[in-house]
Amino acid sequence: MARTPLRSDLLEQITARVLDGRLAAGARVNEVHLARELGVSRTPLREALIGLADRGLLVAAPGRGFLVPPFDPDEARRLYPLVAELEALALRWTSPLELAGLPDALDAVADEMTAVLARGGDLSEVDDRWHGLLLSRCPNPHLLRLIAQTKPLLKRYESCYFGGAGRAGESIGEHRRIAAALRDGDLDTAAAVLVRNWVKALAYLGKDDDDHRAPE
Amino acid sequence: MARTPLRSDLLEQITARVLDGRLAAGARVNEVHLARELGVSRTPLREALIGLADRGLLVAAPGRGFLVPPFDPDEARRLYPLVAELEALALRWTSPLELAGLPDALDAVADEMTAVLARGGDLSEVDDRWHGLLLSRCPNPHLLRLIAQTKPLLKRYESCYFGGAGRAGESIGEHRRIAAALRDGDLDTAAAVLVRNWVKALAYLGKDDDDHRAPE
DNA sequence: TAGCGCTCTTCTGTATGCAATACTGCCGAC
DNA sequence: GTCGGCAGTATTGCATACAGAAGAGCGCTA
Repeated sequence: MARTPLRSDLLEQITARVLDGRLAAGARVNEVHLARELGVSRTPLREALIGLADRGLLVAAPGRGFLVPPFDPDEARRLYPLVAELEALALRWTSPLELAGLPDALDAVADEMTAVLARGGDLSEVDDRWHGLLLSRCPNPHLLRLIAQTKPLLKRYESCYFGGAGRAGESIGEHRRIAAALRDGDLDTAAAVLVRNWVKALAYLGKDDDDHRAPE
Repeated sequence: MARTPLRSDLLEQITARVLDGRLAAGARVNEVHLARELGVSRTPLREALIGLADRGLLVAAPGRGFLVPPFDPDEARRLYPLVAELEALALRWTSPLELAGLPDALDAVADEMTAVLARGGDLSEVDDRWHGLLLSRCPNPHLLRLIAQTKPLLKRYESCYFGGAGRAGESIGEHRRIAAALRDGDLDTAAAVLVRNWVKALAYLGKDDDDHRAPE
């Protein structure tokens, strides 16, 4: 037996397919085809699909299986503030002592972001690492779980955000300001900038609203 | 085919068993026995178990199946503020106009609570209805989903809370104050009392900490 | 020609089967 | 007496099989 259940791998793989559009928004998921394509049986595949439906990345339609929810600007408008508040909460619940040890590492990741941006790479992964590091000392595992489960939903809408290089540079600056605030022990400012970072990201989203409808 | 999948029913039934202790804290879940007991096959049962593991009400131990997480005072201390903040957030995101229509209905449910308390019944269900009603106008379905998924975790610790009749009466009073604040359009007070309501509930939890270790 | 119903196919939801791992109890060695 | 190894059982994780519902295509009727 594998020590990592198949359903976990599948969950990641299917998440990736939803995010990059290989599973198109609004489309139904064909379990037999997908299972064959992934080289597994329907059982662990369905287990993964159910997990994704619990997180909201898929919708379960009784008798009709699972389908990828269509893009909905309203949903994005609600997800960004939600993640913003959740992360701010996690930040406020982290001990200042723990936070004091983070800024250097955070800035190191921010340097990476600058480098990646310069060579036109994909910022998403580095950005994730930065936020993951920021919240890594939060003592509330349930809150972290909620954040981890919600972020993929947001990622569906994120692609076009990181497309705008101007906003990306601005965002990196905000990241550095958060680290600076933590250095000063100014948790309120850090949390405020964090929330603003997410909300601004949302503001940049509306412009090219149709880009992510045909990502492939 | 049933239009309501078996896994949904099973999820509720198993949740009930975890909450009332028929599935004891710390114990492993035997899929064959449980499936036989519930009169279903292992497939939909496992689907339900996976859903519960996603919500944190069970833990998946690779190769060893699922087990009911042991009670942990720290977990309770973190769950109550979490639900408090989530509900407060949902309240703040509900339009004041919508909220203005709620107080009468809320007080009606509070009356029920008083009645149930008087005859020594179970307040938990009525309390759920009250909170459900309070958040029913929140336009953020994802936030509501997170709340719905988190509350059962808290319910495991809640049994002894509602045991204290004194605190129960106090709690009902707080519920009425929230409704009153909504009537005045004072959202901040409503949210603040709501948070305090949850936090106080937690404070009353520590006393008889071992009651729920042997609920049967 | 448009709408309705029927049939056939496709697919989901559930049940069962199988292989490999994890646990239990016992025996032997130190 | 206790610890380590071993055999047998129990149990999980995955694969396959089956029944019934949803959907597609066609012909029939008006």
